[in-house]
Amino acid sequence: MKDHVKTAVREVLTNYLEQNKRRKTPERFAVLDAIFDFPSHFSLQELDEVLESRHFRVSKATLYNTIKLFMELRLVISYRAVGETRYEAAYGNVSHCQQICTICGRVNAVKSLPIIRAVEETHLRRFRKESFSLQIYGVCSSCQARITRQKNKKQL
Amino acid sequence: MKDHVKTAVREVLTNYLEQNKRRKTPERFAVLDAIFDFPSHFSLQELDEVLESRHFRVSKATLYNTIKLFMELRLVISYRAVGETRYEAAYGNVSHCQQICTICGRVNAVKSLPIIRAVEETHLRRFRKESFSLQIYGVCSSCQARITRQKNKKQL
DNA sequence: ATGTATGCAAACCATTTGCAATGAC
DNA sequence: GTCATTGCAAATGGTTTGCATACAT
Repeated sequence: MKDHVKTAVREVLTNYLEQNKRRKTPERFAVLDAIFDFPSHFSLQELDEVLESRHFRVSKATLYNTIKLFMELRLVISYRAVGETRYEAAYGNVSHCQQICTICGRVNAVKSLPIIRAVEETHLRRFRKESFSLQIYGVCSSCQARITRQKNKKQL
Repeated sequence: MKDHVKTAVREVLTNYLEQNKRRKTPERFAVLDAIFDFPSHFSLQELDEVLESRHFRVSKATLYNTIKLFMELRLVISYRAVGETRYEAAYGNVSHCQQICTICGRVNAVKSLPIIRAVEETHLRRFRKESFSLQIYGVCSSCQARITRQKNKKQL
Protein backbone atom coordinates (compact mmCIF):
# COMPACT_ATOMS: atom_id res chain seq x y z
CA MET A 1 0.00 0.00 0.00
CA LYS A 2 1.31 3.44 -0.87
CA ASP A 3 2.95 5.29 1.97
CA HIS A 4 0.77 8.35 1.78
CA VAL A 5 -2.29 6.14 2.29
CA LYS A 6 -0.75 4.58 5.37
CA THR A 7 0.16 7.99 6.71
CA ALA A 8 -3.37 9.19 6.08
CA VAL A 9 -5.07 6.29 7.83
CA ARG A 10 -2.70 6.52 10.78
CA GLU A 11 -3.76 10.11 11.10
CA VAL A 12 -7.44 9.18 10.97
CA LEU A 13 -6.88 6.72 13.79
CA THR A 14 -4.77 9.11 15.86
CA ASN A 15 -7.33 11.87 15.56
CA TYR A 16 -10.14 9.59 16.51
CA LEU A 17 -8.34 8.21 19.56
CA GLU A 18 -7.25 11.63 20.80
CA GLN A 19 -10.57 13.28 20.29
CA ASN A 20 -12.40 10.45 21.98
CA LYS A 21 -9.97 10.03 24.86
CA ARG A 22 -9.08 6.52 23.91
CA ARG A 23 -5.60 5.10 24.11
CA LYS A 24 -3.01 5.10 21.36
CA THR A 25 -1.78 1.58 22.01
CA PRO A 26 1.04 0.09 19.91
CA GLU A 27 -1.27 -2.83 19.08
CA ARG A 28 -3.73 -0.57 17.30
CA PHE A 29 -1.09 0.96 15.07
CA ALA A 30 0.64 -2.33 14.36
CA VAL A 31 -2.66 -3.88 13.30
CA LEU A 32 -3.53 -0.89 11.13
CA ASP A 33 -0.17 -1.09 9.41
CA ALA A 34 -0.48 -4.81 8.79
CA ILE A 35 -3.97 -4.39 7.37
CA PHE A 36 -2.84 -1.75 4.91
CA ASP A 37 0.00 -3.99 3.77
CA PHE A 38 -2.36 -6.67 2.49
CA PRO A 39 -2.69 -6.43 -1.29
CA SER A 40 -6.34 -7.46 -0.99
CA HIS A 41 -8.69 -9.21 1.41
CA PHE A 42 -7.63 -11.28 4.39
CA SER A 43 -9.02 -13.35 7.23
CA LEU A 44 -8.40 -12.68 10.88
CA GLN A 45 -6.20 -15.75 10.90
CA GLU A 46 -4.06 -14.36 8.11
CA LEU A 47 -3.77 -11.02 9.85
CA ASP A 48 -2.63 -12.84 12.96
CA GLU A 49 0.04 -14.67 10.98
CA VAL A 50 1.40 -11.49 9.42
CA LEU A 51 1.72 -9.87 12.83
CA GLU A 52 3.36 -13.00 14.15
CA SER A 53 5.90 -12.88 11.32
CA ARG A 54 6.69 -9.32 12.35
CA HIS A 55 7.25 -10.53 15.90
CA PHE A 56 4.34 -8.47 17.07
CA ARG A 57 1.96 -10.85 18.75
CA VAL A 58 -1.59 -9.62 19.35
CA SER A 59 -4.27 -11.72 21.00
CA LYS A 60 -7.31 -12.83 19.03
CA ALA A 61 -9.59 -10.87 21.33
CA THR A 62 -7.66 -7.70 20.63
CA LEU A 63 -7.63 -8.38 16.91
CA TYR A 64 -11.41 -8.67 16.91
CA ASN A 65 -11.78 -5.55 19.03
CA THR A 66 -9.39 -3.57 16.89
CA ILE A 67 -10.98 -4.57 13.61
CA LYS A 68 -14.38 -3.66 15.01
CA LEU A 69 -13.03 -0.22 15.88
CA PHE A 70 -11.53 0.17 12.41
CA MET A 71 -14.83 -0.84 10.84
CA GLU A 72 -16.58 1.90 12.74
CA LEU A 73 -13.96 4.33 11.47
CA ARG A 74 -14.51 2.76 8.07
CA LEU A 75 -10.83 1.98 7.68
CA VAL A 76 -11.84 -1.63 7.11
CA ILE A 77 -14.78 -3.29 5.41
CA SER A 78 -15.83 -6.91 5.82
CA TYR A 79 -17.93 -9.55 4.19
CA ARG A 80 -18.90 -13.02 5.27
CA ALA A 81 -17.43 -15.86 3.28
CA VAL A 82 -18.04 -19.55 3.82
CA GLY A 83 -16.69 -20.43 7.24
CA GLU A 84 -15.16 -17.07 8.08
CA THR A 85 -15.33 -13.32 7.78
CA ARG A 86 -12.99 -11.66 5.34
CA TYR A 87 -11.75 -8.10 5.70
CA GLU A 88 -10.28 -5.52 3.43
CA ALA A 89 -8.52 -2.20 3.96
CA ALA A 90 -10.87 0.57 2.92
CA TYR A 91 -8.74 2.98 0.97
CA GLY A 92 -11.67 4.49 -0.82
CA ASN A 93 -14.66 2.42 -1.79
CA VAL A 94 -13.77 -0.92 -3.26
CA SER A 95 -16.40 -2.66 -5.29
CA HIS A 96 -16.43 -5.96 -7.13
CA CYS A 97 -18.34 -7.51 -10.03
CA GLN A 98 -17.83 -11.18 -10.75
CA GLN A 99 -19.33 -13.82 -12.99
CA ILE A 100 -19.63 -17.19 -11.29
CA CYS A 101 -20.33 -20.48 -12.99
CA THR A 102 -22.88 -22.32 -10.84
CA ILE A 103 -21.63 -25.66 -12.11
CA CYS A 104 -17.82 -25.57 -11.96
CA GLY A 105 -17.59 -22.57 -9.62
CA ARG A 106 -15.15 -20.69 -11.79
CA VAL A 107 -15.03 -16.97 -11.04
CA ASN A 108 -14.05 -14.15 -13.38
CA ALA A 109 -13.93 -10.42 -12.80
CA VAL A 110 -16.40 -8.35 -14.77
CA LYS A 111 -15.94 -4.71 -15.66
CA SER A 112 -19.12 -2.78 -16.28
CA LEU A 113 -19.30 0.95 -15.97
CA PRO A 114 -23.09 1.02 -16.49
CA ILE A 115 -23.56 -1.29 -13.50
CA ILE A 116 -21.26 0.79 -11.29
CA ARG A 117 -23.07 3.91 -12.33
CA ALA A 118 -26.50 2.33 -11.71
CA VAL A 119 -25.50 1.28 -8.18
CA GLU A 120 -24.02 4.68 -7.41
CA GLU A 121 -27.13 6.41 -8.59
CA THR A 122 -29.46 4.18 -6.58
CA HIS A 123 -30.57 6.03 -3.49
CA LEU A 124 -30.92 3.97 -0.31
CA ARG A 125 -33.00 5.36 2.54
CA ARG A 126 -31.43 5.52 5.99
CA PHE A 127 -28.24 3.89 4.75
CA ARG A 128 -24.81 5.23 3.87
CA LYS A 129 -23.46 3.22 0.92
CA GLU A 130 -19.78 2.40 0.96
CA SER A 131 -19.14 -0.36 -1.52
CA PHE A 132 -20.86 -3.17 -3.30
CA SER A 133 -20.27 -6.70 -4.43
CA LEU A 134 -22.08 -8.18 -7.42
CA GLN A 135 -22.17 -11.84 -8.35
CA ILE A 136 -23.61 -12.75 -11.72
CA TYR A 137 -24.50 -16.44 -11.77
CA GLY A 138 -24.80 -18.59 -14.83
CA VAL A 139 -23.07 -21.29 -16.82
CA CYS A 140 -19.67 -20.86 -18.44
CA SER A 141 -19.09 -22.01 -21.99
CA SER A 142 -17.02 -25.06 -21.03
CA CYS A 143 -19.77 -26.35 -18.76
CA GLN A 144 -22.40 -25.63 -21.39
CA ALA A 145 -20.37 -27.64 -23.89
CA ARG A 146 -19.84 -30.50 -21.48
CA ILE A 147 -23.55 -30.70 -20.64
CA THR A 148 -24.48 -30.71 -24.30
CA ARG A 149 -22.04 -33.58 -24.93
CA GLN A 150 -23.46 -35.60 -22.03
CA LYS A 151 -27.02 -35.15 -23.26
CA ASN A 152 -26.12 -36.29 -26.73
CA LYS A 153 -24.34 -39.32 -25.29
CA LYS A 154 -27.39 -40.39 -23.23
CA GLN A 155 -29.68 -40.04 -26.17
CA LEU A 156 -27.70 -42.54 -28.21
CA MET B 1 -46.03 -18.61 -2.31
CA LYS B 2 -48.37 -19.21 -5.23
CA ASP B 3 -49.56 -22.76 -5.67
CA HIS B 4 -48.35 -23.15 -9.22
CA VAL B 5 -44.84 -22.30 -8.08
CA LYS B 6 -44.98 -24.92 -5.35
CA THR B 7 -46.26 -27.45 -7.84
CA ALA B 8 -43.48 -26.55 -10.24
CA VAL B 9 -40.69 -26.83 -7.71
CA ARG B 10 -42.04 -30.14 -6.40
CA GLU B 11 -41.86 -31.36 -9.96
CA VAL B 12 -38.27 -30.14 -10.33
CA LEU B 13 -37.35 -32.06 -7.20
CA THR B 14 -39.25 -35.18 -8.21
CA ASN B 15 -37.66 -35.25 -11.64
CA TYR B 16 -34.20 -34.79 -10.21
CA LEU B 17 -34.63 -37.54 -7.62
CA GLU B 18 -36.10 -40.01 -10.08
CA GLN B 19 -33.55 -39.39 -12.79
CA ASN B 20 -30.67 -39.66 -10.37
CA LYS B 21 -32.01 -42.67 -8.48
CA ARG B 22 -32.27 -40.83 -5.21
CA ARG B 23 -35.10 -41.24 -2.75
CA LYS B 24 -38.31 -39.28 -2.64
CA THR B 25 -38.43 -38.99 1.14
CA PRO B 26 -41.29 -37.19 2.91
CA GLU B 27 -38.69 -34.98 4.63
CA ARG B 28 -37.49 -33.54 1.34
CA PHE B 29 -40.96 -32.56 0.24
CA ALA B 30 -41.97 -31.20 3.63
CA VAL B 31 -38.84 -29.03 3.74
CA LEU B 32 -39.39 -27.83 0.19
CA ASP B 33 -42.96 -26.87 1.01
CA ALA B 34 -41.94 -25.02 4.16
CA ILE B 35 -39.22 -23.11 2.32
CA PHE B 36 -41.63 -21.94 -0.35
CA ASP B 37 -44.04 -20.74 2.32
CA PHE B 38 -41.58 -18.20 3.71
CA PRO B 39 -42.43 -14.72 2.46
CA SER B 40 -38.72 -13.90 2.32
CA HIS B 41 -35.41 -15.04 3.79
CA PHE B 42 -35.05 -17.38 6.75
CA SER B 43 -32.43 -19.06 8.90
CA LEU B 44 -32.09 -22.79 9.37
CA GLN B 45 -33.39 -22.28 12.90
CA GLU B 46 -36.52 -20.57 11.60
CA LEU B 47 -37.08 -23.32 9.07
CA ASP B 48 -36.78 -25.84 11.87
CA GLU B 49 -39.39 -24.00 13.91
CA VAL B 50 -41.87 -23.84 11.04
CA LEU B 51 -41.58 -27.58 10.49
CA GLU B 52 -41.93 -28.12 14.22
CA SER B 53 -45.14 -26.08 14.22
CA ARG B 54 -46.42 -28.34 11.46
CA HIS B 55 -45.62 -31.36 13.62
CA PHE B 56 -43.08 -32.49 11.09
CA ARG B 57 -39.82 -32.87 12.96
CA VAL B 58 -36.67 -33.03 10.82
CA SER B 59 -33.18 -33.30 12.27
CA LYS B 60 -30.68 -30.50 11.86
CA ALA B 61 -28.37 -32.78 9.89
CA THR B 62 -31.14 -33.54 7.42
CA LEU B 63 -32.10 -29.89 7.15
CA TYR B 64 -28.53 -29.01 6.21
CA ASN B 65 -28.31 -31.89 3.77
CA THR B 66 -31.64 -31.06 2.20
CA ILE B 67 -30.88 -27.38 1.79
CA LYS B 68 -27.55 -28.28 0.24
CA LEU B 69 -29.38 -30.45 -2.28
CA PHE B 70 -31.87 -27.67 -3.01
CA MET B 71 -29.04 -25.21 -3.52
CA GLU B 72 -27.52 -27.51 -6.12
CA LEU B 73 -30.89 -27.62 -7.86
CA ARG B 74 -30.97 -23.86 -7.38
CA LEU B 75 -34.31 -24.00 -5.64
CA VAL B 76 -32.67 -22.13 -2.77
CA ILE B 77 -30.04 -19.43 -2.58
CA SER B 78 -28.09 -18.45 0.48
CA TYR B 79 -25.94 -15.67 1.84
CA ARG B 80 -23.88 -15.33 4.97
CA ALA B 81 -25.14 -12.89 7.55
CA VAL B 82 -23.50 -12.11 10.87
CA GLY B 83 -23.57 -15.27 12.94
CA GLU B 84 -25.59 -17.40 10.55
CA THR B 85 -26.42 -18.30 6.99
CA ARG B 86 -29.71 -17.05 5.62
CA TYR B 87 -31.63 -18.78 2.85
CA GLU B 88 -34.29 -17.84 0.38
CA ALA B 89 -36.56 -19.77 -1.95
CA ALA B 90 -35.53 -19.30 -5.54
CA TYR B 91 -37.52 -20.34 -8.55
CA GLY B 92 -36.69 -19.25 -12.02
CA ASN B 93 -33.99 -16.69 -12.31
CA VAL B 94 -34.43 -14.76 -9.14
CA SER B 95 -32.06 -11.91 -8.63
CA HIS B 96 -31.46 -10.08 -5.41
CA CYS B 97 -30.27 -6.69 -4.36
CA GLN B 98 -29.61 -6.18 -0.68
CA GLN B 99 -28.20 -3.48 1.50
CA ILE B 100 -26.07 -4.87 4.31
CA CYS B 101 -24.87 -2.93 7.33
CA THR B 102 -21.22 -3.83 7.88
CA ILE B 103 -21.51 -3.06 11.57
CA CYS B 104 -24.71 -4.73 12.81
CA GLY B 105 -25.18 -7.02 9.83
CA ARG B 106 -28.79 -6.01 9.22
CA VAL B 107 -30.00 -6.87 5.72
CA ASN B 108 -32.73 -5.17 3.72
CA ALA B 109 -33.99 -5.86 0.24
CA VAL B 110 -33.38 -3.14 -2.32
CA LYS B 111 -35.51 -2.63 -5.41
CA SER B 112 -33.74 -0.91 -8.27
CA LEU B 113 -34.89 -1.25 -11.83
CA PRO B 114 -31.88 0.67 -13.19
CA ILE B 115 -29.51 -1.82 -11.58
CA ILE B 116 -31.45 -4.81 -12.91
CA ARG B 117 -31.48 -3.28 -16.36
CA ALA B 118 -27.75 -2.48 -16.22
CA VAL B 119 -26.92 -6.08 -15.29
CA GLU B 120 -29.22 -7.48 -17.97
CA GLU B 121 -27.68 -5.26 -20.59
CA THR B 122 -24.12 -6.16 -19.63
CA HIS B 123 -22.83 -8.68 -22.11
CA LEU B 124 -20.61 -11.45 -20.75
CA ARG B 125 -18.46 -13.38 -23.18
CA ARG B 126 -18.67 -17.17 -23.14
CA PHE B 127 -21.12 -17.13 -20.25
CA ARG B 128 -24.88 -17.67 -20.02
CA LYS B 129 -26.22 -15.35 -17.35
CA GLU B 130 -29.00 -16.73 -15.21
CA SER B 131 -29.33 -14.55 -12.16
CA PHE B 132 -27.39 -12.18 -10.02
CA SER B 133 -26.93 -11.21 -6.43
CA LEU B 134 -25.91 -7.73 -5.39
CA GLN B 135 -24.79 -6.72 -1.90
CA ILE B 136 -24.49 -3.04 -1.19
CA TYR B 137 -22.39 -2.54 1.94
CA GLY B 138 -22.48 0.45 4.20
CA VAL B 139 -23.74 1.67 7.55
CA CYS B 140 -27.40 1.75 8.53
CA SER B 141 -28.88 4.79 10.22
CA SER B 142 -29.12 3.14 13.66
CA CYS B 143 -25.42 2.29 13.66
CA GLN B 144 -24.54 5.76 12.39
CA ALA B 145 -26.59 7.23 15.24
CA ARG B 146 -25.03 4.92 17.82
CA ILE B 147 -21.50 5.79 16.72
CA THR B 148 -22.30 9.50 16.84
CA ARG B 149 -23.75 9.13 20.34
CA GLN B 150 -20.64 7.30 21.54
CA LYS B 151 -18.39 9.99 20.16
CA ASN B 152 -20.38 12.78 21.79
CA LYS B 153 -20.49 11.00 25.11
CA LYS B 154 -16.74 10.53 25.25
CA GLN B 155 -16.05 14.10 24.26
CA LEU B 156 -17.91 15.45 27.32
C1' DA C 1 -32.57 -57.27 0.22
C1' DT C 2 -29.99 -53.17 -0.71
C1' DG C 3 -27.91 -49.15 0.25
C1' DT C 4 -29.63 -44.26 0.60
C1' DA C 5 -31.31 -41.05 3.96
C1' DT C 6 -32.32 -39.84 8.60
C1' DG C 7 -31.50 -38.75 13.63
C1' DC C 8 -28.57 -38.21 17.25
C1' DA C 9 -24.77 -36.66 19.61
C1' DA C 10 -20.18 -35.42 19.48
C1' DA C 11 -16.80 -32.67 17.13
C1' DC C 12 -15.40 -28.50 14.99
C1' DC C 13 -14.10 -23.87 14.68
C1' DA C 14 -14.73 -18.87 14.16
C1' DT C 15 -16.14 -15.57 17.23
C1' DT C 16 -17.49 -13.73 21.83
C1' DT C 17 -17.12 -13.19 26.68
C1' DG C 18 -15.35 -12.79 31.58
C1' DC C 19 -11.81 -11.53 34.19
C1' DA C 20 -7.20 -10.71 35.93
C1' DA C 21 -3.01 -8.34 34.52
C1' DT C 22 -0.93 -4.63 31.96
C1' DG C 23 0.26 -0.18 30.70
C1' DA C 24 -1.27 4.60 28.46
C1' DC C 25 -2.47 8.71 30.38
C1' DG D 1 -3.00 6.04 40.49
C1' DT D 2 -6.76 5.22 37.37
C1' DC D 3 -9.22 2.77 34.24
C1' DA D 4 -9.12 1.61 29.23
C1' DT D 5 -7.04 -2.11 26.92
C1' DT D 6 -4.86 -6.42 26.46
C1' DG D 7 -4.23 -11.57 26.85
C1' DC D 8 -5.85 -15.79 28.17
C1' DA D 9 -8.93 -19.34 28.53
C1' DA D 10 -13.49 -20.82 28.68
C1' DA D 11 -18.01 -20.36 26.63
C1' DT D 12 -20.98 -19.89 22.71
C1' DG D 13 -23.44 -21.28 18.79
C1' DG D 14 -23.94 -22.34 13.96
C1' DT D 15 -22.43 -26.00 11.07
C1' DT D 16 -20.27 -30.51 10.08
C1' DT D 17 -19.30 -35.27 10.90
C1' DG D 18 -19.57 -40.30 12.22
C1' DC D 19 -22.28 -43.87 12.85
C1' DA D 20 -26.27 -46.79 14.04
C1' DT D 21 -31.00 -47.11 12.61
C1' DA D 22 -34.90 -46.55 9.51
C1' DC D 23 -37.03 -46.85 5.29
C1' DA D 24 -37.69 -45.96 -0.03
C1' DT D 25 -36.83 -48.73 -3.74
